[in-house]
Amino acid sequence: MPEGHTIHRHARRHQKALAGQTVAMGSPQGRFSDGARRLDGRVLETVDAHGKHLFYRWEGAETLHIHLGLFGKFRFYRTSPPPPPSVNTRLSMAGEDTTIYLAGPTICRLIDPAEEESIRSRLGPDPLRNGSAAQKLSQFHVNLLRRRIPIGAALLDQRVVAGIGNVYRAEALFRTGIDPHLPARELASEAVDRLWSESTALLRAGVKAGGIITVDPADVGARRRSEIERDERLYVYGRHGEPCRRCGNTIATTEMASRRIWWCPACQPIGAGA
DNA sequence: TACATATGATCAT
DNA sequence: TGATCCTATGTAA
Repeated sequence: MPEGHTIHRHARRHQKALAGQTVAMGSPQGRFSDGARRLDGRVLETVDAHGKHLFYRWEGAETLHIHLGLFGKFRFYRTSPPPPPSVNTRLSMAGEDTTIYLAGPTICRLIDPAEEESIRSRLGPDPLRNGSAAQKLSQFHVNLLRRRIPIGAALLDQRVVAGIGNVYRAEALFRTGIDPHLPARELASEAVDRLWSESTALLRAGVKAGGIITVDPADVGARRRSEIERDERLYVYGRHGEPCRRCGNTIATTEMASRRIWWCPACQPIGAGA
């Protein structure tokens, strides 16, 4: 389920499995036939993720741009793939020993290097991308200072920071003790620093684990990560009315940026983070 | 069988 | 702000 950690995972895996190879491309569903025909039999050079966007670069300076949206899914087969369901398989990619199917993406299209650059330029710093950590952090500061919207809304704006979604925004704010309603520009510099480093750590952990786990084991009575139960992985997301895992207070919820957000009114009191 | 919902984003108004 | 697109899943009926 796709926030930045999932996308970066796909990028790594696809790069490893297909880059440098001639790839057979198809569109069983028919909705990407033209693009698939164009790339069929070409060599895939690199797979790169930026926020929730994937860029597959092919010989001949063309890029396959994929965005999973809320519903998109990859299926990955090392050997003998089943026949692709033609109702929903937008794209099939087959290399030497790997076949990948894509269903339900928001975006699956061919773009040129200029378009790729223009998409990237609209994305904020991605904690999961290589590059100067200091530079990305200072960009995050600048982006927040420009917005009067609540920090809870700003974190979902991919121009502010790329890769965070509805789960991570709630969890990162909880872990930093910041009130989601606080206007972005009013965050103390030190709170912005903490928010960035928490987000980065959580996203990285998500890539590593292949899923979102934000609780410290001790807060759910576990000794190590592997002991954490499925329904105990998060502090606040989706926990309306349940007790806070840190203080026992009741988790609250509201709508913010057209999505539901949850927080602990005691751990993240009004104005906290200013 | 139907409906609500979901870890996303864009476009029109 | 609301409508729309995309698909799978769990729950209600």
